[in-house]
Amino acid sequence: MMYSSELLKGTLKTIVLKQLEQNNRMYGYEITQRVKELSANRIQITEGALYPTLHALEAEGLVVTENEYIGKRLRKYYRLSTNGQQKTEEKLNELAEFIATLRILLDLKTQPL
Amino acid sequence: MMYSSELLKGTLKTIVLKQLEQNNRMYGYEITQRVKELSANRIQITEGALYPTLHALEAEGLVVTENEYIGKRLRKYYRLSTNGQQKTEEKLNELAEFIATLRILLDLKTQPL
DNA sequence: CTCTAATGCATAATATTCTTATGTATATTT
DNA sequence: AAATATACATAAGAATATTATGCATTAGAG
Repeated sequence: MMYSSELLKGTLKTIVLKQLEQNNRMYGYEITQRVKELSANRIQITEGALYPTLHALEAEGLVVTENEYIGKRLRKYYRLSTNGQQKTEEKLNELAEFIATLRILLDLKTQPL
Repeated sequence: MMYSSELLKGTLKTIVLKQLEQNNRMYGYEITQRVKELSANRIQITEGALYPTLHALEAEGLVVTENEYIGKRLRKYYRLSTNGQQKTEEKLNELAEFIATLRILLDLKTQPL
């Protein structure tokens, strides 16, 4: 499949990047809760999917981290790097195009906002 | 992730089912060409993805096959079974809902038809 | 007329990415 | 006091795609 190949397999990375774009900095658990809420409980990001994804984003240089202790409990905050901001736009555009293509292929009706 | 889990990973099965719904019967190579055409060359289904998918659909009882020779060359036609027709509707609805959720999560603009 | 590209099927090795399970620990609510 | 929620992390396994390979026929270009 085209579309840079990872599109079909995972929208997770794009979802995470978008959340970071909208919220400046977030920690992992917060992302899972936010996405769950915004999706009306329809998307529950599992920890086994989220943390490896965040680590990958960090390894790619798309996010930077800051550790903070809340009491004795660690929180690891993630924030978009400059590269990450650019990449986020690219991935959003790519996904939007893919969805538009899917709509044609699957003959889906346009959703009213 | 929710949404019956395979949604995020693969829209391929749904795309194939939809094509079969619209065209009564099709053979593998035909599906790849149709999808390529409908997607303006943006989705090129690879053979390594398509054939295992078709075989899986057959094993699940969602499609039935007919072999035909065109000259000396075999064509294997696929057609939706009754179960397949029902499943196609289910998967289309599921994907449409998922896309709607994605639009909210990613703050995508509605596309004009 | 010959060679290349297109048609048509198929499978195996590999990569990616998800789920599920497991582990550890602190904080809050019942 | 016990259960639930918060918060991180990794490993085993499943699912599904890419890439590579294989075989054979047909159409088209040079």
